[in-house]
Amino acid sequence: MSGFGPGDPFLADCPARLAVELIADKWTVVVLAGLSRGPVRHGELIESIGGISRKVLTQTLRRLEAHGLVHRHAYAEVPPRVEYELTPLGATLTEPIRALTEWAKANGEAVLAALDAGERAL
Amino acid sequence: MSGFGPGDPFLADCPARLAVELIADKWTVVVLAGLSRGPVRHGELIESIGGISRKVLTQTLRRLEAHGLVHRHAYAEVPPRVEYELTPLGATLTEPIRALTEWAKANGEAVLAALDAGERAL
DNA sequence: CAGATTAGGTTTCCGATAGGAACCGGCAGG
DNA sequence: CCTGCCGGTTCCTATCGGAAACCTAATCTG
Repeated sequence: MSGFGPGDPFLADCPARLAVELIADKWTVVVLAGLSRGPVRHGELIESIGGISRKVLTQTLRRLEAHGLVHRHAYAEVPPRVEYELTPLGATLTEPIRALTEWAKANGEAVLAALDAGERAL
Repeated sequence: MSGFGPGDPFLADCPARLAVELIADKWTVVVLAGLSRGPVRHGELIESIGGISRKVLTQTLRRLEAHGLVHRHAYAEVPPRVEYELTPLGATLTEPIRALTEWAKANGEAVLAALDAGERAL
């Protein structure tokens, strides 16, 4: 029943907590998933993700860049072309994100079903 | 280099996306980690997590309850006693969260180092 | 018997953040 | 000349998170 090792790793003040808070927002995980297959352009991310605004995507990518997870390469062309790519550090996140993705694929329906059931009960 | 299977699971409109957005907020992952070892009281979570307000903890737990991941048991006592516990569905999340936790433990320092380096460069 | 204590929750207020939409820059093509 | 292109920024509003006070009701304390 104990999911984690002794001394529960991030129920305290530690780098792990900061790292979790870094990626635990509405879009970061999805953006990282979008980057996991190689360099992608800003517009491609907007399209493939669907629902994210340009502003928020830029913010998210800049934050990931500042934390060393993403590399930004802007070509000096017109119209502009900007490609984003996972750094080696960012690539290490692909595995945990895949675990999350697979959970979501397996249980997404069950979560929605529970939500519906709860709402009917009100 | 391709982290995910063909047809990138949640870069579209699907239950997986909803499931990810359900848990991808500032506190949900941490709260779930706090619940992963068995029934816990509201106050215990406040203490062990550290930094979360009562209001937000309540909101988070209620949302998880509505989605079928957490079960809430309120004892009719005074002073009140309320225990929260993962449902079987919620327990399936323990594994992906552990993967995330272990990534954070392993790479939290590196992320902070990159952040410092970036800020010095400005 | 009056008043403090307890634990979970709610309310109020304020600052931070997200989202939509419109706009910018600067060159290519109609 | 004017429009489209792409990434980014700005403006405004709606929502969210956080701090602190308040609520309930039985039990403890003086």
